[in-house]
Amino acid sequence: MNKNNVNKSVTMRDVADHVGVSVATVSRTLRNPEVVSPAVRDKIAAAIESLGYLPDPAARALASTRSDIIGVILPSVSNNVFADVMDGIYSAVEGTHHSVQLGYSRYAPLSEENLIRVFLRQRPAGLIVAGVDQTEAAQALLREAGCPVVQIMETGSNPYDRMIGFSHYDAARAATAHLIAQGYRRPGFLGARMDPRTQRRLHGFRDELRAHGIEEGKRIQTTTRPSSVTLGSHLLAQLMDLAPETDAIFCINDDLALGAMFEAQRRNLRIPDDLGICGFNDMEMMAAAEPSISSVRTFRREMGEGAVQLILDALSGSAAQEKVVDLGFQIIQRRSTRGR
Amino acid sequence: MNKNNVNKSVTMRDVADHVGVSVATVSRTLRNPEVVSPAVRDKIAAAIESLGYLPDPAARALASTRSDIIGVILPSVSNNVFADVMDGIYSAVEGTHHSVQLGYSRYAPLSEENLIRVFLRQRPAGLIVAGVDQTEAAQALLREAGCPVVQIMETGSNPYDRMIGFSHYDAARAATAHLIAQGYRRPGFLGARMDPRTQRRLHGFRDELRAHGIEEGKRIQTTTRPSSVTLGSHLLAQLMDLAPETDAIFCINDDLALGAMFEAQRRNLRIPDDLGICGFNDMEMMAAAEPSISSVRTFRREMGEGAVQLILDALSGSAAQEKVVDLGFQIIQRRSTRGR
DNA sequence: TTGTAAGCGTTATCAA
DNA sequence: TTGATAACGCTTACAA
Repeated sequence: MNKNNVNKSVTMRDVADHVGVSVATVSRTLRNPEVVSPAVRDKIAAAIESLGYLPDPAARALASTRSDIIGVILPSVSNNVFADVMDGIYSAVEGTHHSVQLGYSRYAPLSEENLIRVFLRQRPAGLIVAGVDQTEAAQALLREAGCPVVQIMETGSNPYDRMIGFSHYDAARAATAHLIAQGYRRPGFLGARMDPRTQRRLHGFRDELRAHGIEEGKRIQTTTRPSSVTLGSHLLAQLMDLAPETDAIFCINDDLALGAMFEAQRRNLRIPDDLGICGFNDMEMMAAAEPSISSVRTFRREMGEGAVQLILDALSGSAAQEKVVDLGFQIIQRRSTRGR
Repeated sequence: MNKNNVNKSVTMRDVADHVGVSVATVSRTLRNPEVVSPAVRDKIAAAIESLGYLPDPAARALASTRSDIIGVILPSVSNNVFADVMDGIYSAVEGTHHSVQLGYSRYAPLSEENLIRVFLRQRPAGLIVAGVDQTEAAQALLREAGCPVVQIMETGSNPYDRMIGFSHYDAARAATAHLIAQGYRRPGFLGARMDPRTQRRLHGFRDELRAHGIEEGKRIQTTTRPSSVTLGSHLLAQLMDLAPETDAIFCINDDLALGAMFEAQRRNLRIPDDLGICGFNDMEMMAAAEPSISSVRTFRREMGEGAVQLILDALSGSAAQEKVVDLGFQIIQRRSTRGR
C-alpha cells in the first residue's frame, strides 16, 4: 500500500493498466460495481488500494455534468446557530461520496443570489439555503435549479423544493405565552440584527401580547446591529430606562439573554422575581448560567442532518411525499422564568 | 443582461461565437487580458456580461492542473474559535477568484491525514491546516504538497511551509504570571478536551508555577471531554472539593471560565477576592459578564485573514522572507482578577 | 461482461 | 494579436 503518491497523481489509467483492463471498467467498478464481474472487480479494488488511487473530482464533474458537491449558503459564519447546523451537515455528509461547498451571504440577499448563481454553475448534487427571503432572481434560479434544493431554518407553505425547519412566529408566540403564563404582565422584547427571521419572531411576540390584551408600550427594544452578549446588556439598560415597568423579557437569541441577565444583575434586579428572562435557541450555556435561563430549544443539528438527508433521498429517488418537514421547538423552562 | 441562464450552461464557446473569435481568445481575456487587443477584449467582456457566462471550475481545474480551491482543514465545526478563524478566511477570500473547501478532522489525526490526501488530489491553490500535530504521513504530504501550505493557530520552528499563530505555551505562562502578579498564591488549572494545543497550555501553566516555586498540589483538573460552559461548572466543583485552598483558576478557554464563574457564584465564592478567574481567547462575552472576566486575547480572525494572504502572496510570487508569523496574544485584565 | 471512443469546458502549446 | 488543436481525467453511449 503506497498512499503517498498523491502528488504523482495516480489516475484511472494507471489503475486500468495495472490490472490490465480498460479505464471504462475501472470507472464502472466505481460507479455501478454490480455490472462488473466479481473477479476483475476485486482485482481493481486491490489495485486502487495499492496504488492509492483517488478520483479527480474535477474530471468526474466535467464528464458527468454533475458534481458531488452539496452547496450550502448561509447568512453568517460566526453565528453559533449556523455552526450547529454545519455540524449536522458535515456529519451527515461524512461517509458519502459528497463534499460540502460553503458560501456566506453576510445577510445580503444580492450576495446570496450571486452565490446561488456561482454554485449552480458547478451543477451541484444539491443545494441548501437558509430561509425564504431570497431575491426574485434567486427564487427563479432555485425553482429550476436542476438539483434538489432544501430550505432550512424555517417552515412555509411554498418551498422551492423541500424545506426543513420550524416556525419562528409560532416559537416566539409560545415563548411569550410562557412568560404570560408565569404571571408576567409587562413583558418586553430585545432584538438585534432584525433580519427577516427575527422580524417574524417580533411579529409573534406582538400578536401574542395582543391576544392577551396586553399593551406593548415602549417595551420593544431592537437594533439592526449584530447580536452579542454586550449588546444584550445595552438593550436591557435601554429598555429599563425607557420602560421601568417591564417585568420580563423575551430575547431573540441566547447571547442577548445572557447579556441582559448580566445587566440585570448589575442593576440588582432579582431574576426571576423582578425580571423574567427567556432566550432563544437554547444554546448549551443557558442551562449552566446562574440562574439558569429559560429558552426556546431549536433543533439546529437535526436541521443540518435532515437537509442533507433530504438531498440524498431525492438523489436516490427515495424522496418522501411531504415537501416540508417541521422540526418544531420546545419551551425549556428554567429558573429565570420561575422554573426549577 | 440575461443572468438567468445558469442552467442552460453558457460556455466559453457561446461567448466566442457571439463575438466571432476563438475560445482561445476568450480564455486569454480571462487569464491574461494584457495580451489581447483592447477592442476584442471589450467585446468579449460585454458578451460575457450579456450572456451571463460563468466559467466552469471543473473544466478549468482539469485543463490547468490547478484549482482555485483553498483547502482548509480544522479540527472542529462547532468551536467558536474556529468560527472566528473561518470568518477571517472567508473575508480574505472574498473578491478573489478563489473558493474555500472546508474539512473537519474532529480532532482525529488520521481523519486529518485523509482529508489532506483528498484535498491535495484536487490540486488546490493552497492549503490551510491547524497546528503542528499531523501524522508522519500527513507531514510528508504537506512538505511536498506542490502548493502553498499554511499552518495556523501555532508558532513553531519548523513549518512545512508557512505558519501563522501564537505560542500557546507562552500565552499560558503569561496568564499564570498574571494571576500570580495579582497576588494569587494557589492557582489552579481547568482543562477540557486536552488536545495538543491544550496540553501546551497546561505545560506553560506548570512551568510558570515552578518558576515561582509554587506547588501545583491537586489543583489541576482536566478531562478529555469536549469543552462547554456546563463542564466549566463541573470542573470547578471538582477542583474546589479536592483542593479548597485554590484561590484562582486559569481556564483553557472562555466557556470553561464562564461555567466556573457561575459555579463560583452558586458556591457564594466572591470573585475576584475568594477566587480569581482567567479565561482564554477573550471571546466577546468575557467583557459583558458580571463580573467581567479576564482572558488571554488571541487574534483568530487575523489568523484566518493572514493565512489566506500568505497563500495569495506565495501564489503571486510576492511572498515575504519570514516563514513564521507570530501574532502574539494579550492579557486582558478585568474584574475577575482584581482588574477594573 | 468488457472495450472503444466521443465528449465534458477549459487551458496552453504552437503556428500563423 | 489571434486561431487550431491537443491535452486534462473521467463518464457513458455504443459495439463487441
